[in-house]
Amino acid sequence: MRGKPTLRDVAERAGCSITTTSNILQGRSHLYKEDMVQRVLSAAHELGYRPNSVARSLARRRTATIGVVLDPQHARLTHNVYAHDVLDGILAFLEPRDYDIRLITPRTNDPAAVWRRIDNGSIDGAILIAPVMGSPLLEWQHYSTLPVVAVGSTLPEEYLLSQVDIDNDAAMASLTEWVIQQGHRAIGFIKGHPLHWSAHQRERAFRRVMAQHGLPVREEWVLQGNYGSESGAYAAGQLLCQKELPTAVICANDDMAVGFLQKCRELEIPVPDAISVAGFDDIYWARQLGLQLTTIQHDRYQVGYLAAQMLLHQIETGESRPQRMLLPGTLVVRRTVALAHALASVPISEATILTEGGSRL
Amino acid sequence: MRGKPTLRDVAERAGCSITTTSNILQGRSHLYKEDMVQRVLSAAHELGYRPNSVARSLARRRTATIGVVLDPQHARLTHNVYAHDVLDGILAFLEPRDYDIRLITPRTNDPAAVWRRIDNGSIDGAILIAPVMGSPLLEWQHYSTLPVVAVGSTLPEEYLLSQVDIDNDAAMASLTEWVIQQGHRAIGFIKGHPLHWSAHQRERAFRRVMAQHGLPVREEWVLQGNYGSESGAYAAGQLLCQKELPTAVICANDDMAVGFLQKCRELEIPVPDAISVAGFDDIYWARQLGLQLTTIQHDRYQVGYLAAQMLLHQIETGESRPQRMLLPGTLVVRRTVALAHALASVPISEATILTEGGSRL
DNA sequence: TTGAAAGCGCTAACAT
DNA sequence: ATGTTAGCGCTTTCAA
Repeated sequence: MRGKPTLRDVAERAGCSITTTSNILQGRSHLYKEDMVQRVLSAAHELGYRPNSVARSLARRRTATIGVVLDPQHARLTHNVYAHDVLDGILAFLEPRDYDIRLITPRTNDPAAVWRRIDNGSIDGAILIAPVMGSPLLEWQHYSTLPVVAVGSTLPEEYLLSQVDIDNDAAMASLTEWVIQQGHRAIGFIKGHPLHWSAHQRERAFRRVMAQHGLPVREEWVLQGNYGSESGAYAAGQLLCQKELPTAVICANDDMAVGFLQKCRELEIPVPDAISVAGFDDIYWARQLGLQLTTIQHDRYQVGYLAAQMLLHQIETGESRPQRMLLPGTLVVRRTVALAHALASVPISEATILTEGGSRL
Repeated sequence: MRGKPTLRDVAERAGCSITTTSNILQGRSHLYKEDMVQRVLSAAHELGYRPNSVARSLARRRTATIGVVLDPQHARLTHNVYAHDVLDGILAFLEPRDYDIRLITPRTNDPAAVWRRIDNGSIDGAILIAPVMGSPLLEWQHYSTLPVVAVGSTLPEEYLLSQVDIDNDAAMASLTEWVIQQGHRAIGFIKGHPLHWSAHQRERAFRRVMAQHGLPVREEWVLQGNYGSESGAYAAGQLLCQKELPTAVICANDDMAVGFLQKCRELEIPVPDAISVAGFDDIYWARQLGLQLTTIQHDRYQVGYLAAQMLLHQIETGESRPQRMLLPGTLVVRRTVALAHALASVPISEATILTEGGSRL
């Protein structure tokens, strides 16, 4: 016996067949006499035997591995705060169930190449992290029969993909409601990355609520961002030099809100005294830096956790109808949104509101 | 043929042997007649054949997968900024070489369980992300013969592990030199997490340079932190209520420096006018928030990239002597460290210094 | 209570 | 230029 010990080595040492060894090592020891069980167990222990998972996967036709696929668009994890939290949730669910994770980051748009990396027998299912519009990953059903769950992108039904995401629409609606309720009538908006579904959903909710309140959306106050904080700063630059200014600005995410605030500070425009600013996501660093940003908090960890759970359910039951699960966001009122002159008498929507400190409104 | 097409299905359709099919599909088509090659290629294409990587791994005895192992201590990726950058570098190197990544997060300290997850034939080698003191991973050589590279922890030689890390000692030394050169004599220090090697190395360098300049280190100004920003804020609270204060404080990382600055703002202690603060790491969010933190910048992406390269080299050549690679850090002078009363005439060390904007001093 | 045998899908000597 | 054959290490009927 050279190299790593195999099942056969253990069997030889225990003086029994490979089948017996395999069965006992898999926990089916009730089939065997105590003596046999002991011999096998100690032989395995003495040799330091560890089952080869590749061989096992081949024989069992399942790998106990799930793929986490990052869209080529944001394959760089670094600035993708979203992915970290989700990944943590996924890991938390999978680890105790003895599933492993394979990180897959296709850097090409060639479907053949993409799918030979993904659906090649090495995973039992996949979680797609925030696939963007036009992503080859959205054609999943066309190329693969593997179970799959998309997170971070609420996709149109026709993609037939299972999804877990936060309810961007409801959350942005409640944020907008709140801002309006603070008396703001002139409200600007910084849009997210145009290839992200969430960017459109958040913008749409903003516009809808504005319309519901009979408030006009002035297009010169709606600026394009890309979810990066630099783009928030840039948009602030564009906005704040206009002759007429809104009294409040909603940014489609916190990153951009941070950039916006930063620019305000540079320009010495006090927030919220001169202008109110709201974000969306409640990112760690904005909290950490004491920005006191009014925003929407949502549980990305939970998104990952539930996605993993949904995926494993599909894998284990063979259930394949696409499901969609939307988690609610929570408005967190801090200090970057102030009352405007007159308080409007708009009823607040049904969303939960949290003031910093935990008390419920 | 039911299920996914296999090599055998392709062979049948092309009317040739499995070997021929395998060879051609692996690119050894020069061995065959053009006609044969075409038949195989089109058969494969028509069937939508994709090689099963599990079977391939078993036969080849290599998996083209490397494990990225997160120490149980910081298995939560979320707040581990370090891991993201490194992971990006690893991905960048591996992806074009057709290696995949398996994320492994052992949540137990039981060696048997840990190693049956890691060294079970599913990876060709591993990268350990910042293993902490006492981590079971450090016993690597004792349990596994797989090639391995540790990053983010400069370990004592006796662990016999290949390593890529930044040169904590030199970088902290140059930062300390700089602070002293600004005229500071009374300097405090916020220590990093006691289980991290880097925390000790950074502290040691600080103390050494202080000693070299004949400056006393006052222990009531040396506070324990844990690399988290909250711990920086806490330490600031402890420090700033003392009767005598240092004129400058060096934090063992930026996260803590951010917390420290935050606390200073709360207490309305102006930085750097009342006290100077320096960090270490040059994290994205500190930059993004316009904190103007004087710090050490270093290239974590590059650490990951080089670690992957080193690992692949070991895998491919069988070279197994442990190597250590230390990357230099760069002092970035921003605005949180001001001149103290009298300028000392201390010569600056050989480290590179960068003033914001890119000009070299 | 135990074992023989037939794969899982692919690779790689070694023929021919 | 192409095919035969013997695995890789394990699981799993099925038989004894």
